[in-house]
Amino acid sequence: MHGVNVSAVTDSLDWDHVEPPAARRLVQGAIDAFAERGFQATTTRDIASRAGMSPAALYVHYPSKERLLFEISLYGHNAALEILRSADTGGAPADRLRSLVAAFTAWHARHHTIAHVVQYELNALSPEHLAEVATIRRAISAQIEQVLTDGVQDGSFAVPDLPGTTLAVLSLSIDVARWYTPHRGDPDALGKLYADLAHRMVQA
Amino acid sequence: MHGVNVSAVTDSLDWDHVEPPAARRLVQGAIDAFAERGFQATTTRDIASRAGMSPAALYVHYPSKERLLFEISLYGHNAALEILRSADTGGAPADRLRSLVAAFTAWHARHHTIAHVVQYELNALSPEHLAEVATIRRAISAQIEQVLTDGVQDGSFAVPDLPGTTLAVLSLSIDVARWYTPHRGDPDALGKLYADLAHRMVQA
DNA sequence: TTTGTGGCTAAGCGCTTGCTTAGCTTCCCG
DNA sequence: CGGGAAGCTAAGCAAGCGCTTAGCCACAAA
Repeated sequence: MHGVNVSAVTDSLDWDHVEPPAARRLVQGAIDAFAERGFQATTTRDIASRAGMSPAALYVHYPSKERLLFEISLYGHNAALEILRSADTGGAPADRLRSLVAAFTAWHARHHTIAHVVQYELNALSPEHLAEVATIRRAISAQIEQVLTDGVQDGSFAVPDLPGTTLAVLSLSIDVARWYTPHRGDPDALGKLYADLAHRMVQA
Repeated sequence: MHGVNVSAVTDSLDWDHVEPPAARRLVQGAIDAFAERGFQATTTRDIASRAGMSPAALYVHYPSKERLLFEISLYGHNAALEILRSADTGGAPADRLRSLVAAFTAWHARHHTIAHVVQYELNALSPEHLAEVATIRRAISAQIEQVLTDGVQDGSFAVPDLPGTTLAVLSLSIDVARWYTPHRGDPDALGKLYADLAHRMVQA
């Protein structure tokens, strides 16, 4: 709060690719507002005032409120997928699963404002935008499922219901975005706990 | 669908205590609408038309749209707590945990429309109504925590982080309300799977 | 028959919504 | 110095919002 260009709520996910700076301020204001009140309850006047400008200025940078949400949702989904992919460093399935779950969970805690928008504002997207985001979601799910499959194949995991268990593991991490607040503790510690729980769910 | 008084979406949770029938139709219409679009995106005209009446008629039975949500949320929370309590039949902690998780999970699947409203429309409640509902939520959480505590005490469970694990177990079931649709399979089968996963998360 | 009450509708009020228009300023490039 | 683009604001428009008002009708009690 010392004049640094960081909003009160938005976390440190970098939006450097958003230009010009005024557009970036809009994105950050929108994330805070969407996470706080939900898309439908957020007004364009609210977003604009968080970015320090008049309501009309929003439309210089984005053609609609929905488009602003889409931009946020798309980038957020890509960031989440990227986190998962870079956490999959190879090795034994057990180690890979722990690494994936730890990273995915910690991401949802650390970036819980964006994660909240990503996970809970899907049905405010237009059908076309939802479809685009859904392909990323399938890739996220596939990343987890692959590790479980590998673990079953080499005998280190026992998973009677593969799709159901995949969904459960994802579910555990995703739900963090619903309840997490900073006073709930360190994101990395939570990641380790959840990695442990997920591993125990599947180990042979 | 043979003229029986059941809406297209609302599940079989009985709202017999809501009188007169017109008020019950409003509640069922509101549940469907809130679950489908969210509280903020739902109009009183939409709710009223689902109940087959004019917008003004809603205010004969409820003083505001928020009050309608509160009535639904309160009853839904109580129903969820009741499910948990009646599933806690005693015996070994492992059996109790499995029974609780199976029942709680199956409830969220079977009644996923109401569950969605219960779990994801909390911040549309007034502060006073939210506080009232929060006490029920604490009771739900305490019910799970007690079983875990008992299991740790008799040595059948190994739980390094009790509050974190309690939250995780609850989280798993609650998140079902986010993604479940009837084509995802039988609620009871899902309950069994989740009981299994939860048990493996904590067993010594 | 009168009176009152519960349940409803047509109409509409005051306000807010997402978004548009018209026009202003600033700055870059020739 | 001239001109156009980029970025912004004040004002406002049409539509839709939650909710209210006034009054109608069916029916039960007196």
